[in-house]
This record gives sequence, C-alpha cells and structure tokens, in this order.
Amino acid sequence: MATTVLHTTVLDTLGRRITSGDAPAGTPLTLESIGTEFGVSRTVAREVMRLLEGLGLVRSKRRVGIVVLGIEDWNVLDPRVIRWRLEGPGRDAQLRTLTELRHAVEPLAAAGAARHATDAERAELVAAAARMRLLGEAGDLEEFLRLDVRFHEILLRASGNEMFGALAGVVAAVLSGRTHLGLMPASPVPEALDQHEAVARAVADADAEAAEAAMAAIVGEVRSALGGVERSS
Amino acid sequence: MATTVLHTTVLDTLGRRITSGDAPAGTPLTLESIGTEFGVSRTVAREVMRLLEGLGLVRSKRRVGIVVLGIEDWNVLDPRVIRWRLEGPGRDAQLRTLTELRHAVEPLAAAGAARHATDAERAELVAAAARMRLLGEAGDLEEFLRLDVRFHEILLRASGNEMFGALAGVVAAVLSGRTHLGLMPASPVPEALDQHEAVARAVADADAEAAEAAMAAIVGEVRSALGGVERSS
DNA sequence: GGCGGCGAATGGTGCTATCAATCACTTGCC
DNA sequence: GGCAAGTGATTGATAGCACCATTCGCCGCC
Repeated sequence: MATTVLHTTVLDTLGRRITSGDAPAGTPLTLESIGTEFGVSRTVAREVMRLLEGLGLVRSKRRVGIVVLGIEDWNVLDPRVIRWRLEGPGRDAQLRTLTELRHAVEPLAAAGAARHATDAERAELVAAAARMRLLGEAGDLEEFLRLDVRFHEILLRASGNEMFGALAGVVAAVLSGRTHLGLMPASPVPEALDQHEAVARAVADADAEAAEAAMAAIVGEVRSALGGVERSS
Repeated sequence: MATTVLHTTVLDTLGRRITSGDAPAGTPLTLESIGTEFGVSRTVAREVMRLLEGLGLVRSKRRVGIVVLGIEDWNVLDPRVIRWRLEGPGRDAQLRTLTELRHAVEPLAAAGAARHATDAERAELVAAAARMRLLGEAGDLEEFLRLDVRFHEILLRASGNEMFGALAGVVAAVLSGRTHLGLMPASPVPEALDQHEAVARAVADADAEAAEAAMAAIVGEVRSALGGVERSS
C-alpha cells in the first residue's frame, strides 16, 4: 500500500487540484505536462488521466489535450471525489450537502435494517448504543466517534440495500469531519444518545416506523445544529 | 465511437461480466489473459484494470494477479456499475434498490428545489407537468417518458445539492427501465399526473413542505406498485 | 519423514521508443 | 479577404524492456 502505486499520488494531487478549484473548468492539461511535472512517464500520466476521466473531472480530446470539467459533470458521489472535496476549501459546503444526503438516506436505511438485519447486527447495534452512552458521558470523544461510525455503518449495511451500504464511508467521513472540525460539543448531547438507543431498540424490535422516525430525529438534529453553528472552531 | 476508445469496449465487457456474476468474487485475471482475449496490448489492459479497480470491482496485487471483488466492495453508486447491473440478470433487484434510493432522495430534493430553483426552472417544471398530463391522456408513452425524465432531472439539479443532481442519470435509468420493462400501465395513472402537477406547483410557490410531501407520494406509489418492497415481517 | 530456508518462476509496475490517427491552427492560394 | 490544404501537436495504441515483490516448490538439514 505505502509501497509504490506511483499513480496514486499523482491522481490525488490532480484530483485535489481540480476539486479545490485551483484548476477550474476549462483548464487545459497535456499528458506531457503531467509527466514532466510529476516526473513520471506518459504511461502513468495516461492512467491517471483515464481515472480522472472516469470520475468526470476531465475530458480528453485529441489534439486539444485534457480539459477540466465543471462540477456538474463530476461523479460527486464517488468516495475519492468526496474525500478530495472534504480536504479542500469547500469543506463546509461539502459537509452540508453530505449531511443533507444522510438526512435523506439514513432514516430509510434504519427502516430497512429493522426489517432485514440479522440477529447479530441487531445485538451489535444495541450494544454500540449502550456503550456510546458510557463513552459520551465520560467525554471520550475519539472513542465515541469510532463507535458512532460503527453504529451507522452497521445500520447502513444491514439495510438490505447495497446502495445505502455504499454510503457507509461517506457517513464515516462526515462524522469524523464534524468532530475533528470542532463542530461537536465537548460531550454529545443527551438527546443524541437517547435517539441512538431508540434506533437500536426499534431495529431490535423490528419496528421499521419507529426506527425511521428515531433516525430522522438524529440526522435532523445534526443538520440544524450544523446550519446554526458555523462560527465555532 | 467504435473506432476510438478501444478500452471502453473491454471495460464494458469485463464490467458486465463481473457485475452479472459471470466472474464471481475471487476469479483471477491477468493482464496477459485480458490482452490476448480482447486482442489488445498490455497497456490497454492495464488501463482497464485501473478503471475496474477504481470502481471497486477488482483488486490488483503483485504476483497474484487481479482478483474480482465481492459486491460489498463495488462502487454501486457509480453510473457505470449501475448501468451494467441494470443490463444484467439482477435487473429487477437493481430496480428495486434504486427505487428505494429515489424514495429516500427525491422528496428532499423537491424540498430543496422549492427553496433554490431559479424562475426558469420553476416555469419549466410547471410546463413539463402540464404537458405530461396531455401526453399521458393521449397514451404517448415514449414521449411521456422523455418528459418524465426531464421533470425529475430539473428537480434534482435544482435542489441545490449536487449530490442529488448526480442522481439524475440514475433516475432516468430507472424510469426508462420501468417503461421498457412493461412495468408501466398503458397510460399513467391519474394520481401520478396529479402529484407531478402538485410538485411543480409547490416548487413554483416555494412551498418546500408541500413539494416534499407530493414527491413522497409519487415515489411511494411507484414503489408499492413495483411489487411490495414493504411487506413488513 | 517433517520442517525450514532459499531460489526460481510469475506477474504487476513503470519506462522508453515508435507509429497511427485526429484535429486545430497556420499558411498560402485564389 | 476568405477558404482550403498542409502541418504540427497531442492523444491513442503497441511492443519490449528492466525491476521487484510475492509466492511456491524444491532441497537440505534435523
């Protein structure tokens, strides 16, 4: 992983450059320029270009070279694009749109989990929610985050819809970004802990409606909190 | 088209083969085998591999070759993966999960559109809804589909969340698949026409709650009509 | 006979060289 | 001055090379 994979670094750099706006739509590139800038051969430059093209970030045309595309063409749902944008200057906006996506998806995923989760998954959700309360009250934010991520991942993957499961990484990024950006209170609000337990209980009871409602409450709170508190650092 | 982009055909073939289950998880591949099978050079085979790797369909390891991954690693939200799966044997299941995704996203997108759409977008939505009624009553399914797709695309793109906008192609694929699979009645049910007009009106009036509710009704109907995803246990 | 180490085969990684195809821009002709 | 042909730049595609990490089998030792 850390070894070689030369094209990864080039891809990351270029991807960040484009998604950050440093290389706005219409910026021309050539394989040659990429190769010389990064000290790689044209072969590698071509691979990177193809990857970027697959992500909708650029479009390559003969004789013209490679041109950067606008955001309307980007695969904004691709994990790599999301990561780059979260690392760039548009991080706040990105967190907002991602949170809105969570708001849309997670309640329905919770309902699905209430219907389809295995016994083991239901049990792990309940255990995670209980442990989150302990950690939250103890103020261990880092470990709390880890469990929070796990909680939502189980839920999304147990939803019976692999589309939702594919968003597990996104949710993890949002949660992580939120705490590491200081958008979380020093200790989680009790309501959030209550709602997580409510979701876990509803899933354990196979009560889809209750699970959906409780999850909607979680994401709704976060969403309004994120919109209201923009000055904390 | 057929002349250039040599790698596209190889990519499509391999992508379909993997997503269809013809090449299940664990299937080994080598650059050499791909090159000889499709009559292309190793460079092209490498590009295809990188693309497939980017989609999470395969993983390449030294000495071991390239192995096909399971669905849990796929980028199931990528338009190409969706297209392949829609063309494969799992089409019905794919339509169901995509419809569930629509169910999650479109109501919120409608609410967003009610808040953020431009005047032109609002006007086009109203016009599209009105024309859909005419076409629906006339029984022109093909043209109706075209407008239906347009309607939902405007809405998603006007939502103010580019994540939702990125799903426009998905929705188009679902709608198209539905009618071409004969899952649509000979003429659209009046309720659907009413709801489309209700959404358009609510967006025109900047009434986010009404838009969300009306869109929820549209997708909810479709969902239950598609074959009882619900049937709680 | 079993176990451990060493070496060879394998196959991705990356590079260079080379040719083909295309297309924008320039130049020259009318 | 306008238009068409030529030309050069740039991607598309291939072949062949060196490199190296990994794996597997063979051999020797206990």
